[in-house]
Amino acid sequence: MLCYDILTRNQRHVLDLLLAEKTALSAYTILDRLRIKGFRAPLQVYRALEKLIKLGLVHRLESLNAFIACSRPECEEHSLIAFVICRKCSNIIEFDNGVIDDNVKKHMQTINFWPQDTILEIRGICAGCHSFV
Amino acid sequence: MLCYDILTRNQRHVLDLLLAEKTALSAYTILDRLRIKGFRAPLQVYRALEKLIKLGLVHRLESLNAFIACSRPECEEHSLIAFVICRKCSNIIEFDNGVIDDNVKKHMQTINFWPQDTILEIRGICAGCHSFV
DNA sequence: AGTACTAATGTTATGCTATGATATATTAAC
DNA sequence: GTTAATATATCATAGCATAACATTAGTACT
Repeated sequence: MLCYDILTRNQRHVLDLLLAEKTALSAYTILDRLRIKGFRAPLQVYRALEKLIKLGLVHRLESLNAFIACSRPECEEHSLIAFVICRKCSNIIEFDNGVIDDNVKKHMQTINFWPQDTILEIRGICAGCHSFV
Repeated sequence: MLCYDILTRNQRHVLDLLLAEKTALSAYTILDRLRIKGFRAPLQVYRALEKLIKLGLVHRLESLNAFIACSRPECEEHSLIAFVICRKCSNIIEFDNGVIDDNVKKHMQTINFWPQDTILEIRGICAGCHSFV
């Protein structure tokens, strides 16, 4: 990981937890899990998350109010950060698709909009869960 | 509007308000504006919103925790419901893009995922605000 | 009309999510 | 070592959302 050694104690605790879990956690769940490390208030979590998100090591899932470690922290830049979220098993998969990204960028040009952040979250049923129907 | 006459009193109050405002409102803002109509509790708003969203007359903006009237309620089905949100003027524009939708669907097929809801919200600076820089 | 069913409403209470404000401590730069 | 910037700790508060339960209103059928 590129900037792991730059992280502070709290930031590293939060990132380590999110890397250990494979799924997304809410800020308050993170708080509870890190009480053993001395965390006592939501702000400790939110401030660490803020930095980790800025570094691209963690993403926020807007539709879940939850946070997940980036699955490709080695990448300097994603073309587009996007997620599929299974409603049954709650599994979350991050994906990166240059074609979709190009489509979006092109559309933004046609409507004359300067995009800064793009949120793409797709909720549905994953392959594993679908085969159980 | 297709199903306007089916709506109940509370649902109609909420929809009318959202149609009058051009922007997105939080549930609690809606509650405050509708106190004059007799609204007293958040649940009255949330329940009306739930129905309106199910009917496709209102959309939820996940990145804002806010709600906005659909700008194309006459459409039975959108190919993809997507928004651009200006960080400066807070203006919100709904858009519909078949190419993006097709490529998302295509990607979902390749990863074997059954999509139900797709959230696409793009935050940045709109043309009007950008020209002031 | 009366019964049964379904959907919507009203209300209280509660829980989850997020940030403001202030003071202290730590780190980096000069 | 002083300064400046960043991170931390803590308390308080604001904002968002739903559980649970009681009541009312509308619909369908006999």
